[in-house]
Amino acid sequence: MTYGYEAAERAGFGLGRSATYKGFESMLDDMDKLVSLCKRRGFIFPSSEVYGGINGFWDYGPLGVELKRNIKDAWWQDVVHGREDVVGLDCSIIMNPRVWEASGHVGGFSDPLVDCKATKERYRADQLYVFVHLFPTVNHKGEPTEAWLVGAGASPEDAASIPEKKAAKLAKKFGTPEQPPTVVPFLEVAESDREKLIGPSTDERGTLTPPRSFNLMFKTYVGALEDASAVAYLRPETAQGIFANFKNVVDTGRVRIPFGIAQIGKSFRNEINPRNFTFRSREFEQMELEFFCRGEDSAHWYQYWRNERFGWYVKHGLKSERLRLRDHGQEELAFYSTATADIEYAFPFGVSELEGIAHRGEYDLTQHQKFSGKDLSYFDEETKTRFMPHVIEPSAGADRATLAFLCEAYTEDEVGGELRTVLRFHPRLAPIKAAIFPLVKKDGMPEKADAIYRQLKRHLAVFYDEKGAVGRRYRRQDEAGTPYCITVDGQTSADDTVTIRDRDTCRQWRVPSANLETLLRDLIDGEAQVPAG
RNA sequence: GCGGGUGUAGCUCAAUGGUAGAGCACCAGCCUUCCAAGCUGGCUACGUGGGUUCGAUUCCCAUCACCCGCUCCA
Repeated sequence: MTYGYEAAERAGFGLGRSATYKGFESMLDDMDKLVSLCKRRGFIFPSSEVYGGINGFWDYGPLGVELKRNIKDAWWQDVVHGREDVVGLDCSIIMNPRVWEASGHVGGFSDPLVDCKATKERYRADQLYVFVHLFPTVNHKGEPTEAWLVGAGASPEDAASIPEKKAAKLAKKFGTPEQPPTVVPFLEVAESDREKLIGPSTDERGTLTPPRSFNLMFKTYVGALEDASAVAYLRPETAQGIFANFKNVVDTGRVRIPFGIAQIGKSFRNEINPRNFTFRSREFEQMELEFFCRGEDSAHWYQYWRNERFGWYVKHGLKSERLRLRDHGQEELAFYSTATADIEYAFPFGVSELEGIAHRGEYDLTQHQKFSGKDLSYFDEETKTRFMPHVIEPSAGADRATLAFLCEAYTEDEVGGELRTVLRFHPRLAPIKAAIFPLVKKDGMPEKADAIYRQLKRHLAVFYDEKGAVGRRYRRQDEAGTPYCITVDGQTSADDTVTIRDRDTCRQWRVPSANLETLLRDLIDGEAQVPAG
């Protein structure tokens, strides 16, 4: 099932009215303009660009770092500080390698793996054998009918039983082969013949993937000796650090189920194929929540977080039809999950995932209990019962969210016959909240503007500019996404009022300079509105 | 990973086998009383490494990076 914004609003996804940003339809149809703007204005640069860059890594410039930080802060405020049932955590990036054995991330690390697309079964490629049967019945080319049946096992003998059963069935239709089947190790099958293969768990052809090494973790060595015992990994997700600390957090006694543990931090995946600007990077930042609850309540909490998280993006400006909430089909689910929903955004390069909300059941804690030998079950003091909590995991990408908010904000319009590029960020996310200008560089205006700037700077991200014509300064702030511009003019010396200009409408009105901080806060929080007319 | 394309100033582009030019942007100054005005001056580039050549930004090879399509995303 897929929801757009209108449907979400009808369903009443708890979208706070005053805080909801009335956004605009993005005008971005390809990424080039955005990449160019990001470079020009200092949002995002290629990493180590002076050396030619490095594939899959990006740097955030002065404006970009503010934008991304605001997004992370908004997430932390709404998921941790603003709630009574979630606590934060900050784990190390490198952990005991056993963590990744328990989580399944190092399973088959050194062996290529083969997946069955139809049944989601996974095999070690070196333990698959192909039994090629030639039946007497000929096809239209006069060739014998073939069946390339795959069995799994440590040796051809171990692997034979399933293919034998299938071959016996086929023999009823096509006749009994005169020759015994030819047996070929899977890894020796030519690529062009793979389409013929019938996997051990299916009767369809071509469902087996090529052998793949899932070596997506960055490997390193702890200590000076680079031997096998010193191998460690950069975490490929922040989630496992939360599970590994579950007992610690519970034992501090400050939490009671249902509760969540949240973490924001860098993760690393050695992606085969980084693509689409910052969307798929090898180093990225995650905003993850693991929410622990009783199994019988887990369906409720899954629905709750699924809706809550969708509403979060809407609240911060992704209100267009480009935002989607999509439930995974049964065949699409990861092996550990009983339900998953993706929050997706229609980027210019395609509809892609911003966040996944997964019902992980008791898989993770059970795994870590098994591998660590420590009891990770939860004892409920009220009911005097002990049980393994179930986990709902909303897992968001900070860089992906940043990119989506950038895409959504990008707008071109016409002001006074001139083309204008403007980033219409939600004021809460805008890197700079307000810019302060003297109308002209004389008559004491710079001094007054500078005094206002210094006052506001103590609590808000503000910017001072006195260069060139004021119109140019407005446009420059439009491109940076600054929602408000404050201008000291000739009237200021008479009555101590200044003008404040709204980015989206270019509308201006006069306000007393003494109230600016309160006014800006109210405007950002949606407590005050830009006057009509 | 496969196929195709691109790589010249901060950005968008141009020209050229004899070391490059524009517009915008940026910086300084003058001017300027509300939406990229004007004047003067200034800074800044041939992705990297080889090869061919008297000489390469230009031709060839490799490499790196980015874009598009497929693939992949445990």
